[in-house]
Amino acid sequence: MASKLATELEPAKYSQETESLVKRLAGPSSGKAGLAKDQTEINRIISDASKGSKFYENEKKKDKELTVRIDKILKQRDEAINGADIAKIEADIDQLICKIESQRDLTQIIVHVDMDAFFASVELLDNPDLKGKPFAVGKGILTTASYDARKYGIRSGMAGFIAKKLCPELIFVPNHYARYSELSNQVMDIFHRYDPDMCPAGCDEGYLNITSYCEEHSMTAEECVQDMRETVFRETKLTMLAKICSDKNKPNGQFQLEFDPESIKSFMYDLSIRKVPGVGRVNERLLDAIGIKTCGNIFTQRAVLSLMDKQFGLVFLLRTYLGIANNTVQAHRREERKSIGAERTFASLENIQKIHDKLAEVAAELESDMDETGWTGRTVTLKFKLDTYQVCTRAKSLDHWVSKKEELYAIGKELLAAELPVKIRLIGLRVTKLKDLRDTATNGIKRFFESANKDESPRKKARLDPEEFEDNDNMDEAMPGYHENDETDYKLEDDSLEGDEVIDLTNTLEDVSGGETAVSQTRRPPHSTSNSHASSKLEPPKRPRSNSEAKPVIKPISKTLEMHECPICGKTLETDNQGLNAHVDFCLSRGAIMEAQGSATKSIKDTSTYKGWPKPESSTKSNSKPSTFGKTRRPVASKRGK
DNA sequence: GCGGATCAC
DNA sequence: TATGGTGATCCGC
Repeated sequence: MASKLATELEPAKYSQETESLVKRLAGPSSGKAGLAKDQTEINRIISDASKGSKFYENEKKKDKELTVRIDKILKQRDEAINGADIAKIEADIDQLICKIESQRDLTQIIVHVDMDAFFASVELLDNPDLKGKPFAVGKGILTTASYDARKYGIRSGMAGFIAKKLCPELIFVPNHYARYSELSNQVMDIFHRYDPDMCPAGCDEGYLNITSYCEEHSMTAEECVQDMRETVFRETKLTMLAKICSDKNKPNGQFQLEFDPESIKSFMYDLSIRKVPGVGRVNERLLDAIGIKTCGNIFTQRAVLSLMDKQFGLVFLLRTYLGIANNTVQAHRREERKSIGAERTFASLENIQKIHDKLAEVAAELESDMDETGWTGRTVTLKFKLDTYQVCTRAKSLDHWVSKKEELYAIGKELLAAELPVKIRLIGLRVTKLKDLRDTATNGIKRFFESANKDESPRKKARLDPEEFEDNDNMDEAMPGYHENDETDYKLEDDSLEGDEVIDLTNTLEDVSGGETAVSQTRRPPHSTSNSHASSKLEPPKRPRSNSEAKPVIKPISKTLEMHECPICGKTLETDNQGLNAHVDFCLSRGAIMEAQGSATKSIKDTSTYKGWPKPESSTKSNSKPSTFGKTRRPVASKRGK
């Protein structure tokens, strides 16, 4: 279990590349599994291409810091274990597990749906010639890669020049955000039919509680999701993948997709801890250090986790082990927003005047966004990234509300002045301690306007704004970052289901949080600072919203079975990836022919003036919700001993 | 309240 | 030949 012991003494080897560094360089999506064979070569190419760069050096530095941090945690562990009554501890935890288990609620059917390689699919839709070819969307940093490109190890978030090395024939396709927004709106619109209070997660995925829909339409969860997928394909010609890992207990058992505690636990047992929302690259390594690679290992190592509850968050992990998550789904509410900001990366600058110019641009952009979305705030945070990739933030709280670019710029300049001289490659501004200028309850004037407008939705209002109309064809929500489907690679590798999907083990404990409290909250475990050592605590992701309960949205990894479900016809095939691809192509072409005329809008790509990433507002869609902006699954907390 | 970190998308 | 942008949360000060 001990991965590399921290002490990197090895003066001999100058820059020894640790396994973790190579993995880190491979990118955040570097899940696990897989293609050990090729992946090694791929990682080598990526590493070689990066070597020597400032980016590389920074990654190396972070990797070393993490190694040191892990070493401290291991020492803490050893001290804690020494003399501890492990048997007693485990017995206590087993009781805790029973308590948590007793709160499992299988009454809600919650699904996570996700468009398949969204950006790439849209490009393919608009340019069929790309079919079968390795292509990537985006320049500089790739927003997504086609399935054919993924075979070369190319992933979203990867630098274009690295991708080119992995696949010289790679075709680069520019982003067409307006198109993605358009289709995203269509898809979200469809999702809302199944759950009006669905929670969008980025532009191409969402969480839906389809319990009511199934009841009202006398449908099973499978039928409902199948119907949803067909509707999405019929109306957008895009494929959507969804899988239901949960189902409601039916009166008359005839469950194919078992939905009982045992089946769920069985599913979770071999699931990589990395698949758990909130467990990123860092926490994956920390957990690995104490012998936890899979959710099943959580149980195995429960005593250690208990002794180090502060660092890892025992309850959160036990819930994960049991496959118990939050069972509520709710759209984000406007008032939940905590911040709004803008930032830009550029070729490193040292010249203060030029830096100020960049700052002014960011300030103007932020003012524009704040104005369009109706926010103002009291704290301004300047962010800048040094030439070395080290990120720094400097904040200032004020006694009044700020939102004008002149002031944002002035504050940013002041904060930056204290840091000079600097050579930076990014600068940004963020405003927090927000006040909602559209809050009808606290703003009489606004209320008047809104009622006069007869439209409660801020979004529609925005739509009336000419300026907004222009650069906004976006979607409801903030466009997600890249990383459309980081896990798809693995899935493909595993021969598992393609796409992503799904999910959810819905269960939940209505409230471990509020209720019985026997379970020490997952949410915010008491933290005593005991050791000042590095620690990290895992906390429950807040994903689907609402509660703070953990919510394991797990994307199923294939069971190594060679069974594939066609995303189009839903048929299960026993074949390999190529066979599946061929079948999918067939289904797509047939569907395309059939649906062709209907809404053929092949639409011309809107090369127009799309400005950067989509902004949060907008609409065009009738029923969109108030905007949810980026969501977060956050569980981990970290603390690091410096 | 501030700054660093981690994570998701 | 040059590694993104937006938002959230947590921890230790």
